[in-house]
Amino acid sequence: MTRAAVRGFIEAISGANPEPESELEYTDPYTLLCAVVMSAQATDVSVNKVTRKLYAEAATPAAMVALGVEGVARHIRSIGLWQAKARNVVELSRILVEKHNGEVPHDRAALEALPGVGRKTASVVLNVAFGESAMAVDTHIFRIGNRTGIAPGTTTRAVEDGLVKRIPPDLLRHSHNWLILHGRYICKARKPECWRCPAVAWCLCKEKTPAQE
DNA sequence: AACTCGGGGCA
DNA sequence: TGCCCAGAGTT
Repeated sequence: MTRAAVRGFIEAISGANPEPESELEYTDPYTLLCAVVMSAQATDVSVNKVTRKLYAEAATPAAMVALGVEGVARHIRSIGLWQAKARNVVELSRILVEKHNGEVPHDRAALEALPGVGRKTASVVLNVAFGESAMAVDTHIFRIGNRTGIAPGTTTRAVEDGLVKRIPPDLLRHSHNWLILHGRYICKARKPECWRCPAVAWCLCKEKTPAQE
């Protein structure tokens, strides 16, 4: 897909979300980092509820360490993998306090060294919180990249590189949220709703689903 | 590449 | 009920 077409696609899906709720409503780097760490293999809405409760209780790494694993676990039991996530959130907070002056490092290697933080989570923080040229590729974005033709690839890294290269720099920062929501509500893994997709004119997918029932 | 963790959402 | 999910870490 050409860069002009990619711009058309991204602009079409921007602000067209039926459900604005997202973990990315958090722009504070620390809260965003914790939210994404907790979001692994969980649904967004359930993680948002948990993040709000946790943020009200501990909005800084130092406060999170003081809250402790038990304290964090008490707030996040409604999501899967809560035991490991509670440990990770507290441990990464402790590292932020001890090694990074209580702040989220503006650095990929340092981020990925934190427990519970892999390439995807680090990319979200670098792109969304710090505005760097990066794209986080999760299952939704991987699917959209391939299905639409924006960034085809068999590996997440290939899709990631394609997206960073083709999405206009001025749209890159918000594209993560737009693509996730687009994948969640319209360009779904099963039964995508192409008939109400605002970007269907730019999509290269050959199998456009017609309106049902 | 193939596991494991894990409760909630949804068909 | 069964299957999937805004992944990361280990083997």
